[in-house]
Amino acid sequence: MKMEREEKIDFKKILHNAKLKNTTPRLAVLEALSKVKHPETTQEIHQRLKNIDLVTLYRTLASFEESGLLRKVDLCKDAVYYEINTNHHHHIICTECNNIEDFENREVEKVLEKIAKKSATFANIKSHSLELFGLCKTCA
Amino acid sequence: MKMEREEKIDFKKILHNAKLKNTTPRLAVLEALSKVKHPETTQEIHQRLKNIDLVTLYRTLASFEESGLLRKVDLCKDAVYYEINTNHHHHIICTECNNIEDFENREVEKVLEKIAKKSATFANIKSHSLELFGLCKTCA
DNA sequence: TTTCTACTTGCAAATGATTTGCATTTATAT
DNA sequence: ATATAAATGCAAATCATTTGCAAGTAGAAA
Repeated sequence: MKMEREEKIDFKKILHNAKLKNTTPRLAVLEALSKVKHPETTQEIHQRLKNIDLVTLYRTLASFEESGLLRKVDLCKDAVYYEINTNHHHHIICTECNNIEDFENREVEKVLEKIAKKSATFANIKSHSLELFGLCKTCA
Repeated sequence: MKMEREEKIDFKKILHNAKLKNTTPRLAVLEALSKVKHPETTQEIHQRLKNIDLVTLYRTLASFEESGLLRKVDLCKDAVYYEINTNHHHHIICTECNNIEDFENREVEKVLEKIAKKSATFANIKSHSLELFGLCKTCA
């Protein structure tokens, strides 16, 4: 039996810790993205939170990214995706329906570290992006 | 002693094989991107090939991508990068100076294949994007 | 609790990249 | 040589994102 404890997240404290003022739009965005977990575009978020001014949303997402609450995800879609910046993971994306599956894999990370060390021209590798593309079982 | 045979590439034939008409702008773009090898943005290419109308360049790059001559590269830069679509490889990008190093790695590819097989919701994985970000030795 | 200040919001307008429409030109198959 | 479908190049439209600024608000300090 899995414990459901979603409602316990103290979003106000999260904002406070990030040194961000606790405002209505910020709370709404943070809460919304905490629920969906999957990466979403600015436009998608705006659809769901229509009462937030689009300009404010852009600024909110930018400040959230800067303070590490969100991370940008690059899904080769000519659109910027954001997702809650929790545990490090990657995605498999259906190119037909945009269905997204997350994955974590210790082995990949190890190999990437090795590659980083081998590089002739790079001193330190700080991050990486890794996304797989294909057709989900429904679309295939 | 390494054989230099760059000038032997028959760009006209490449265009012909791709069922694309052999025009001045197309030849120029194909030749330019074959020389640089590194991913470049539309704007960068336009800088170097100023006589080509920007609209034509957009259309050229789009048709080249569609026919597989170029591939899009996602470098988390709010700009679309294109590179010649030859051997499969990935990049290490300096977040300071945009210096780019290519790498190929059999081991990563194997691990990614394994991950693809394990997926519960995906039937076939067709491609992936993998880019490393860090500081090159000059910038570090 | 009130006040002060810096930060945030929301609108209008600017910007910048990319796309579309269309008349003209051009490559290639016949 | 010619016909035709495709490509070009300009102007203008579109779309996402950013900027400027006046008004509102959160949170710290009094």
